[in-house]
Amino acid sequence: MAAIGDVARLAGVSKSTASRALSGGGHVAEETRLRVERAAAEIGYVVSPAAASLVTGRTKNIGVVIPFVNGWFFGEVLEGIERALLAAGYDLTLYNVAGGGEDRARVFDYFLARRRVDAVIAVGVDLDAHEVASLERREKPVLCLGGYAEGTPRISIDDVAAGRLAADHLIQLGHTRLAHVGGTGAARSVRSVPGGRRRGFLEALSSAGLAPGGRATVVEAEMTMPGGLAATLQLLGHPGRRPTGIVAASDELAFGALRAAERLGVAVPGELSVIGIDGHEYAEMFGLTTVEQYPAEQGRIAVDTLLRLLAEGPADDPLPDSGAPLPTRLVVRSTTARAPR
Amino acid sequence: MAAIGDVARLAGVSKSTASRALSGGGHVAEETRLRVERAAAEIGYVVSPAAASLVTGRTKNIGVVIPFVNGWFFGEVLEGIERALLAAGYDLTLYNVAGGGEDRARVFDYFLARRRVDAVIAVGVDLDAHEVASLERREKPVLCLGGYAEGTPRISIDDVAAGRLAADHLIQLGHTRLAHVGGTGAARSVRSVPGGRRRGFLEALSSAGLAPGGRATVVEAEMTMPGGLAATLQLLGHPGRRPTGIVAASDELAFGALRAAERLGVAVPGELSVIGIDGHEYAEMFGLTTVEQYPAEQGRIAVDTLLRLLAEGPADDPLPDSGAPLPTRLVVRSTTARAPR
DNA sequence: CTGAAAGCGCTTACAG
DNA sequence: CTGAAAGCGCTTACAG
Repeated sequence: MAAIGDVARLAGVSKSTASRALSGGGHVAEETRLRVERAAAEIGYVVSPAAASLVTGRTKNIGVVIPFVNGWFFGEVLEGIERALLAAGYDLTLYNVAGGGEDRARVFDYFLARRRVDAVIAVGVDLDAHEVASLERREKPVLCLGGYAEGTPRISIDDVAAGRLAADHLIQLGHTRLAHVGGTGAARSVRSVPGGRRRGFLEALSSAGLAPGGRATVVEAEMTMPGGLAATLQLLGHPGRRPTGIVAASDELAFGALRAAERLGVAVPGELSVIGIDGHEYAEMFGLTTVEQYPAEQGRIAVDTLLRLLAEGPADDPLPDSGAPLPTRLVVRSTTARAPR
Repeated sequence: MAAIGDVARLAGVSKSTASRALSGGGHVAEETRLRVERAAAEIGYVVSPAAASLVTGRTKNIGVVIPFVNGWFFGEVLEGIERALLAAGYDLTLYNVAGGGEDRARVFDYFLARRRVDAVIAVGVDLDAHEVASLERREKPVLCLGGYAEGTPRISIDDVAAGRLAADHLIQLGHTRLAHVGGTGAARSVRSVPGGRRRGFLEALSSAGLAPGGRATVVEAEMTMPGGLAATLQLLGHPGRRPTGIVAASDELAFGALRAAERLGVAVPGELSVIGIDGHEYAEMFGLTTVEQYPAEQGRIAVDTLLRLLAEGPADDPLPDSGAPLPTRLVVRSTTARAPR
């Protein structure tokens, strides 16, 4: 396969000049550059990333750690990241850490520990101290998108605010018997996506003087449509103490809740209002009122931030827009209405 | 960062021996190997893939070309591939070619043309002659999963058989007024997933003596739930000529069809039977009868096949199980029943 | 079983 | 603006 020496020979220059013309920043006469470029095109030369990164120390490759790729949010984020990376000439190497146990350890201790990636984006996973330390030792910047890791920059919507916004919407519609269908683990940690949304829900209730005790029910489910279905079936089981409004921690949970209502013959929004969080692509079809977020855009922002960080080195001002949560928007459709009297 | 020279020094051996102990196949005394391994662990040595692949010519990295990662089938396949690759010590570099235009050309002419991947798995994309040629020139094996590319091995279910199986199920239940909700492009090419399934549907009808002309309706839609909803709404629009059975080219289309029936007050399966193809994770929740396939498993098989191919080189018998379509299974649930009289 | 040496394909100071 | 040379971190014949 063609190497840079072949290009140089064909163009009648040295390898140094060929290299500079093709990629290096050094100055090359316009005419020379053209000659080299033509030679490269002629023999179909493409740089060897291995050789280049061996000397530059840069791989132009970003590792993405993600718990699953199935699931609307994760798929969208991944596509957003991929598009942005490709545009910047970077590769994306994917690491699935659904397993947790040994597989996960292997990703951090072996795959990510080598010099194959310049930096890491962790999507929806919480990294423990050991994992962060391992990456830091290798001088690999880490950016969290929707997950937490001590001491690393983080990009995310304000989950507490999103939960509050959803609950407030129902409260303003006059609902007083509210329930929350949250994601698994919501109770365990406020510093998690389901935990934050649940806390927002509870805060809104307190602010409105609706004691969470007797009047609000909080259940947990896997964040999928079947999860929402099962949990809501449970919730609507006792006709006497039925909530009139449900805040679901995700749109998929909300879809499941809608289906549960249908199955039990509970009219939406006549007898029951349902609101989700996400802005899932199917939300419109279901007529679901929801708090939208924009994961593909979030992925793009994560890439921009990380590449800037990589370019500047560990600057004094590592994250210009750090702290500012990502945008979110309440979209009212037909699953929420005034509380029934 | 620790290099192999450091390990060698600490273990009191040469770099050659250290290399052999850590990765090379050469014989190393058991005691020496232990000493080297301990030294490596002590200073946290991890091999530099760039340096290694520069000399071996192998990257231990596989490129996956995929049109989107959102969508149940694609997500499952990707997870299956990733798990299998990780287990084999390989990296997965992801290339999204949803765009088609310039972005797609860039993936094939630049990203995939470099020596960054050893081979390519194309998931659900058809490669044109130029793209295949470009990969071949770089000596990169290509494996197609659910897509087509001239002259490259292909792994897939038999889409025609799947379509036939689905239709036959309804025919055996006595249905004679059948409709097909297919994926976009089904009419254009039989050598495409939607095209194959549609052809299978039509074949089954012919075999049963149900002329596709007057009695069967065939519509196309984007292969999503909203797509299926819209197409089925259309299909059920004329109460007089309503089909009693719908074969959907995918489960998501079928979910949409179910929703359309619900909206129009058409009882399933009393007045209308619906069958899908896929085995989507939500199929059970919807009670959907479907022809299951197993994309995660397909991803694993793709990896196994490709790695074997890579190990053996372009052998005489490149694909032992080539031609044998991947497994499929009819799962009957509650959306199909005897045709109404 | 082990070591010295060459070389994979680049980029980058260093001179000129 | 251009070239000769060193070197990035490994692996692999080749000897011994």
